[in-house]
Amino acid sequence: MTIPDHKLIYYIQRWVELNEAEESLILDAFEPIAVKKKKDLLVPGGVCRSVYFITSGAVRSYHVDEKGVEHIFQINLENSWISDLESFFSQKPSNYYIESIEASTLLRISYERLEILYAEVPKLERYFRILFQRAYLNALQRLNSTMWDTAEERYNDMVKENCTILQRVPQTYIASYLGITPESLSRIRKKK
Amino acid sequence: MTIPDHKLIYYIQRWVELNEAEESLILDAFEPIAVKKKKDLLVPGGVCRSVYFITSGAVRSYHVDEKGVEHIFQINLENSWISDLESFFSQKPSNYYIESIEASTLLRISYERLEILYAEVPKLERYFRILFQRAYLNALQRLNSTMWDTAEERYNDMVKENCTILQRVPQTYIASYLGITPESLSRIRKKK
DNA sequence: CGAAAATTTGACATGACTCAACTGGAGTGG
DNA sequence: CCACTCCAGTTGAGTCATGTCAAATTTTCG
Repeated sequence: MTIPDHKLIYYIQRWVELNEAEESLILDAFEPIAVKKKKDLLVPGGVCRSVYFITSGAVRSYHVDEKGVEHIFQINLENSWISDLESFFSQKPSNYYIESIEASTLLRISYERLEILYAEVPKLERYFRILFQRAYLNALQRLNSTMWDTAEERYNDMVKENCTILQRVPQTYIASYLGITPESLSRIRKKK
Repeated sequence: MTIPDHKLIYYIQRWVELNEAEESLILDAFEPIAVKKKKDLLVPGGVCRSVYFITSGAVRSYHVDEKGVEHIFQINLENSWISDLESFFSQKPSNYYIESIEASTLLRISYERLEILYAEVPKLERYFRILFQRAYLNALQRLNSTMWDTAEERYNDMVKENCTILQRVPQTYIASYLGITPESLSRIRKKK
């Protein structure tokens, strides 16, 4: 097996095997873009036109409630996907922001192009089936721990996972992602 | 378009079109079973061998924590799917119970049989891709409201959805599903 | 009918929130 | 290179939603 020349292909190959023709069909369908720090890829009211694969950097999605408080939904680092799937698949206006936390490079694909790509490379249905399956399980995990664990336990779990997120994003973001206030997170950290 | 002779087919057709050959391949792959009320389809330590489509009845999945408290993960009524996907796809032991709440009829398919079926009817990859996509979005919704809404708001939302779940399952289950104690739910209900 | 289970009610405890003040480091401009 | 501002993070005091535990009541169903 040759080393795939592209991270995206590499990550897809984790779940489905691709021949060279399929690889290039996929690569052709994605458009590389680069964004600076703190740039919006999506703002509320806009339709989410793309799904993004993050090749480097960090991106968050969040929404702002009536009181003006940010609620962070996802914080994603390189080699993961980000989008507002609800808006993307319905092609209706989103309620979310998607914003780069760091300067980032991304691969994007539009709704129409993705449907064509599914037809060209049916294996991708399998890939995304598996991807969503895993994302779903992950969301259920997070739901479970939000419901039943204390804020402290959730933070400690995050520390244990040892994800570089903690070093790379402001504490306020982590707090929001965990569903607590920055003050609470600060107190939790002090305990240790 | 003829009326599909089977609920499962009908629900799959909502998302992908099937010809008659595909319909029968699918129907052949599933095994119908019937269970009485309060029967376990899965217990902790066991491997989840099947994915179930509920044709009638109601089923829940839950786990029991160290203190012996039940945490209900899902409550599903007819025309939906239930399983412990984590155990199912890894074929490793589960931590969950899956239990009928009412006498129910189900269609089940094993891991091995499902993989064969995917090969026989590739469109099913698309169907399950869409299904998981929706399940994922749904889980994120639930996560969001668990994090940011009060127990009262969450209960009211559930009432608004007007799902028959509320009439059909004990209040304790609803409370656990919402992530609160039965006492709290009782107090919330009194307010109205 | 009667036992067991589910629900309600009461009294009290607590984790996390709110709001406000304080601290310290990073960046800016004079 | 210092003073100034700004912002993230910390700390403190008081509040509130929800939890805990125990008892009372109602419902369910054999």
